[in-house]
Amino acid sequence: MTEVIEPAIETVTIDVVLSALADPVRLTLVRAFDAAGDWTCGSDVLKDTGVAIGKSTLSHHIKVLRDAGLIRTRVSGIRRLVTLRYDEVEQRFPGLLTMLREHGPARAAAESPASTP
Amino acid sequence: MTEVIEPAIETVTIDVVLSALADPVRLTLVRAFDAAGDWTCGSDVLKDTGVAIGKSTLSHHIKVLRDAGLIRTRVSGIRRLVTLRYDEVEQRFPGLLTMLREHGPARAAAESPASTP
DNA sequence: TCCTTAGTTTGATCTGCGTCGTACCGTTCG
DNA sequence: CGAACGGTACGACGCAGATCAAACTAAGGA
Repeated sequence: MTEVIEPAIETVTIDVVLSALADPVRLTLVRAFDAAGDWTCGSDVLKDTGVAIGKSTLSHHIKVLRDAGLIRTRVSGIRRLVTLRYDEVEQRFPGLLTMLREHGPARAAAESPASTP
Repeated sequence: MTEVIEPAIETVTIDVVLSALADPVRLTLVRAFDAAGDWTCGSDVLKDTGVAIGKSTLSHHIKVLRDAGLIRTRVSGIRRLVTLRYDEVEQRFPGLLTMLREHGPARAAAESPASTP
């Protein structure tokens, strides 16, 4: 058992997805899982982002994203691995995740940076 | 005078847009302005949607959408007309508004309805 | 078997924001 | 001019949700 439930992609509504993405921490999470590409441990993926939150808060956000149909969770021994449902989400909401990819973490400065220092 | 300020489309960030669209009333507003197509009076556009809010609340939502770069406001005599910045927004966030168009008002029921009673 | 580790659940707290009422501002018309 | 109308600005209120700490569950390893 211990299989983690998730909604079928056809039942996912745009309202729920937008609400899920409206939180800065969850937006960071989605980008991080996207960057990771493969199954990743949720508590590791925020390491480089500078976001520091309690583990129960992280668990809460993971659940919100999963219920919104954006990520998938798999049980692997003692830990849980997470991956972005990229293809499914893109199939249902074309351009959404691509958008997040291209418009990276909101930089306060300009739009056309010379490089990434 | 009385020209209404709005952000240049290049300065609009995805974070702000997502936050703006995360509210059900504002989502309804955007869909209604999209359906209207042309310059429309803000206080008229909700008439058919069943959404009933005070005029100060409407003014607040209009401002949030305008600050997010999604709509544009023009002064016309005694009233203010609003229009969706469709092309600009689609140019900057391809697929976003198309998404809202195709995934209409969240119906609680199934995905493939026989008709619209 | 017991301890450690990873994660969820629960309960409590607190801040953000959607809402409203009222006052205020600008435009039109009598 | 002054009244009526459309809309904004300003406080105030209340609720949803983000956060944390602590208790609980489950899997591995000594």
